[in-house]
Amino acid sequence: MLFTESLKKNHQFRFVYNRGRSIANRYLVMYVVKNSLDINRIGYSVSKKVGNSVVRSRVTRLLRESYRLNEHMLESGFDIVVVARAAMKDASYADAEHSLKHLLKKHRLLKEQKDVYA
RNA sequence: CAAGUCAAUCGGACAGUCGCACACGCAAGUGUGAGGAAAGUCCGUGCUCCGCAGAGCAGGAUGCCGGAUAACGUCCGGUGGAGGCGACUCUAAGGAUAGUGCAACAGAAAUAAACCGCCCGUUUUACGGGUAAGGGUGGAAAGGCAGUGUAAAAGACUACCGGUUUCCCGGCGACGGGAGAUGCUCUGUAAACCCCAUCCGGAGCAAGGCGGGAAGGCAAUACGGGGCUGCUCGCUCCGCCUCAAAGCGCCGCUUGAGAUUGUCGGUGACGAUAAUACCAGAUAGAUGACUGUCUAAACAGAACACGGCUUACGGAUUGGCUUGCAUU
RNA sequence: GGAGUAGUACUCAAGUGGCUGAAGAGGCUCCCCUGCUAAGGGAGUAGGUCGUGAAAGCGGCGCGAGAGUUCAAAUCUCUCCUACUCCG
Repeated sequence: MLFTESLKKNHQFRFVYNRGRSIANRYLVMYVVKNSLDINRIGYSVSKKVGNSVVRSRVTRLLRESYRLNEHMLESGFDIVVVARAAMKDASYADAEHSLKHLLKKHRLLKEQKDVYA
């Protein structure tokens, strides 16, 4: 991770839920709020509705991998919470990455969006 | 070859690129990295705290015999019973003359017998007596069946089967076998209370321990509040509130009733011994993504550890045995 | 991770071995009240599913699921499933 830490505590998550803007698509819900740091902090939330522990663990890894491979084109200084919806349990990596990038773009977190889509 | 039965093993593989956690290392890097059920939390242990793990009552668990084990409700080997042609499988399987309770409906009657029937008698459309062979009810109706016998019947008598019991033999034992005796009036239920035998103190790693700041307010040595504890006894702990949030860091945490390979003992569960290596340890929680090839792939993810049980699971392989058919 | 509680008609629920397919309430239908409705009062029926039948009715299965004990199970025992609560 270049400039990203993870959200750890319950009060941090609740701060993002209360203050952040949310945008959703079929697979994910993304909450974003500005922090006063020069790094990003991201947390993943996968509830029991998505599936058993194997499925939840796989969903978390897919999201983490998608973020890792796309981190170089992101702005910094935000707290992000990504909530997986029930449809994620059948998703592939391509679905996860496409869905995550879609929401990042709608939140205008992509850096210099013109050279991203080359 | 077909059908069946029992047991064991595997639990995607290989290559490349990019990543994650831990250990070692100045660094580059190297090494290791989820399961047969990691699951359910149903049992049993270790470990930690409750003073020592205490006394009594209550409560709970187990329940054919012998063994294995740290222990078990588990496992192994047997016994009895049930099922199957068989290999084999299943079995909460102590006590119902220690006591108490319950047994609806039906039925004449449910632990106690005469409703119908049969036979005899009389004062003959009825009454009295005898009778459990027959009918019917019921889950269960007075050992079964055949004969003798009788007014009609009845273990009243006899043979066979079943039961109970005494002795002998075999076995550590459950129990088995044999010989004899006894005509046998004894319902079911203990996963109803209970009796007998054996065992169980409670809580759980969010156990528990260590470290760390300054300030303010209130109370005062006995009341009170807790803990072991469901009750009694007994023992034992404690100033409270605010900043302060079930907050932070570290330990517990992984070398173990362990693993692999071999030898020996044992029918077996298992035990003994030698050698070898160290083989997950996170703390919002690490094993993933992409590409290619291959018959395409299930159930499912460690959180203190271990022994079992139960439940879920696509498919593949191996071996033993049984029955049937064919061939030699 | 650990400890516990519950599951019965559409909903809330009583029933803890036998005449209980299951009390009761909401709900549903009809009547009264009102100009009409709501509220209120009174009466009543069926209760799920399968089979049969024109219907009434009759029979089987059904108290989260599956086994077991018992003559008999919503009730007792065991194993699973689902939902919920608690932990310093």
